[in-house]
Amino acid sequence: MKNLKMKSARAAKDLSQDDLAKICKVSRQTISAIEKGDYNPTINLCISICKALDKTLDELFWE
Amino acid sequence: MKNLKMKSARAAKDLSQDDLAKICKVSRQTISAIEKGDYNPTINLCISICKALDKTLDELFWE
DNA sequence: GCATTATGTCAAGTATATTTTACATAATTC
DNA sequence: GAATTATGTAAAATATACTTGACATAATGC
Repeated sequence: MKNLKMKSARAAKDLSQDDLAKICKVSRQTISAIEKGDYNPTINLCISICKALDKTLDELFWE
Repeated sequence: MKNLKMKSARAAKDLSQDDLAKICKVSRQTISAIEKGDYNPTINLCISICKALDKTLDELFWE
């Protein structure tokens, strides 16, 4: 399912998908797919996203 | 680096690596490698491990 | 002592996360 | 209204998570 927590945390920081992708050193498509909920990122990428958005794993990736 | 939080949470439940592997439906080697800190599991596997050990992502995988 | 259990590790294979390139659309700004 | 920005999506290639099978060792219990 979609990750709306991540999408709104990104919006709160006024970052585009592309901005966040660059910070996390992944492609824009990867960020897009994670928000869309298509797939299953690695924990290191999740941690990188959390740090960029000033959130924790539980806040963004725990149900 | 080693994931000692995970190792001790597993010990607290009195589960072997093999037990936990079966619960999470992965191989024993995968559990071993995660505890050893060699690698970068997917978030879905992390969540599965957390549930098996009654912990959250922040408790086991946040620094 | 022997059998069993728990763990470490390695090599080769398979599944899948991620990249790259590309095209499409809606919103915004000049 | 043309240019730019943000996003969705798709196909082919590459990197890497994970499996399988195997062997080694230490600890425990009979």
